[in-house]
Amino acid sequence: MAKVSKPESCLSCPYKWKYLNLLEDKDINSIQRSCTIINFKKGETICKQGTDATHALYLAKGMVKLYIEGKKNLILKLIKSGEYIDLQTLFGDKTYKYSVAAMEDTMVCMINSEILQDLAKQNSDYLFELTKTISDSGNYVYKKISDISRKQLRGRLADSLLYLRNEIFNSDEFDMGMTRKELAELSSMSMENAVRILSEFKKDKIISLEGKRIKILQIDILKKLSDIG
Amino acid sequence: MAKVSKPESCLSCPYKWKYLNLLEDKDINSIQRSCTIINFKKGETICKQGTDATHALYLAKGMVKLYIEGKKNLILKLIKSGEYIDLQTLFGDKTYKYSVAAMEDTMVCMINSEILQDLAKQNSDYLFELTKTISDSGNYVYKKISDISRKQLRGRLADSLLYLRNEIFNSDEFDMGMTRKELAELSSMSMENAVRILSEFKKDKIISLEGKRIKILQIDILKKLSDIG
DNA sequence: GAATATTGTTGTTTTATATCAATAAATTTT
DNA sequence: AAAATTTATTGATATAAAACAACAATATTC
Repeated sequence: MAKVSKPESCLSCPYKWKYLNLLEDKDINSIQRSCTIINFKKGETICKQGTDATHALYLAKGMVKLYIEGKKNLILKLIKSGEYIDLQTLFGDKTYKYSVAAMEDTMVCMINSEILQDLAKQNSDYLFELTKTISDSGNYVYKKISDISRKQLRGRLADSLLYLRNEIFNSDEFDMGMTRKELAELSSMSMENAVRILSEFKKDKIISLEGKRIKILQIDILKKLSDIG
Repeated sequence: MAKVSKPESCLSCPYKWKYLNLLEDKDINSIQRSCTIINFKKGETICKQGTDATHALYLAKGMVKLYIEGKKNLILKLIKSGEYIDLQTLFGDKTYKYSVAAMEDTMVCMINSEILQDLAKQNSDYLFELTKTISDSGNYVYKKISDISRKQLRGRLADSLLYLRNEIFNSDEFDMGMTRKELAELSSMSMENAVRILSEFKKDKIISLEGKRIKILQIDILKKLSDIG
């Protein structure tokens, strides 16, 4: 199970949020006292759809997937270290609309929601940055819903590959770090079709593919596929 | 075209936002000075996907649809009077991810974005409520993306009817105030299928239907259809 | 109020995509 | 390292939903 500990110093933490310094030192210390560090192993659930949020979850190290559960899962996005995992559940209606699970070994800081919100209310520069974060996250979902509801298989898989390249790995070549099933869940399609289209892209020399290792050979074609949908 | 005027008194406005009073009177006056009232006729575009947001749009009177444009439109939600139309574009990356158009004659208050944000920064109770609004709007989209990507036609149309009943008209009987095409766009399906399923629901006595007038006869069945997807 | 345009309706056909099935490959567990 | 489980692959089949078509009913414009 997940291993629990307390932070030594949030002020000098190498993983701290880029806007944490908008708070005064005493407030950062107050966050530190409230903070619990939890280490999750790959595959472990960090938060569960339907439960209530009591803590802000800050992803210090690792990578997680945020997904909606149902008969089939829908992965909405991956989250990399240095970002808050949720926020909008804290400020909104408190019940998680999704689950979050670790894609690799992951270190999460849990900060009591009330303490964070009190501090935010007292420091509007900090709150302002939190609000910007929440807003951008909402804007991302608008794009996602538009892509998913309108594009067909090839366009959606191209979207996923471009997403991995541009937002997650920042490189033409990467280990996608997820199973075909998860890639399918990210692209809202069946696993069989994800496999099929992946092979098709490989055959057409748009990507090279070996196991989970992907190299994007013709990004312009992927972009075109994404555009025509 | 849309008719433009200035507000007489935001402080005593019967349509004002329920949290406006969190601001001090001088700040409300400052909003008033920056505010322009615009009256849109049914069908007119209030904001256009792809353009940049320069003003907060507050919907004082009327009803609008917020939709993503593409080969086919996707209506994400309807917005009733007493709510901000966007916000998250203002606090996020500024470019509208969607368009908004009037479903009926509508009165919108445009407030300069910088003025609103400056006031918000100086009054964190107000900013806090704005943040809550943005968060809930994001949470709504999570539900929408989940419904749209997983349910099939009947479930999605049931969702739309329940949405109109529960969130918009608060009554079992209502004039849906939109064309079949728009109902289809709200449900992410073709117009033909929206018509077909509507007739099916009518035949099965789940709803009564005459033109745009709908009466929900068996809400439990709609809920069930929504649940099983 | 006639003419035109838009919206609604129903049946048929086509297409995209999921599901099923059978087998192969890769992991994980023993 | 063998056994068991999960993941990946490919082909065949079934199904949901879109597109097409032809016509009816409303709106809108002249």
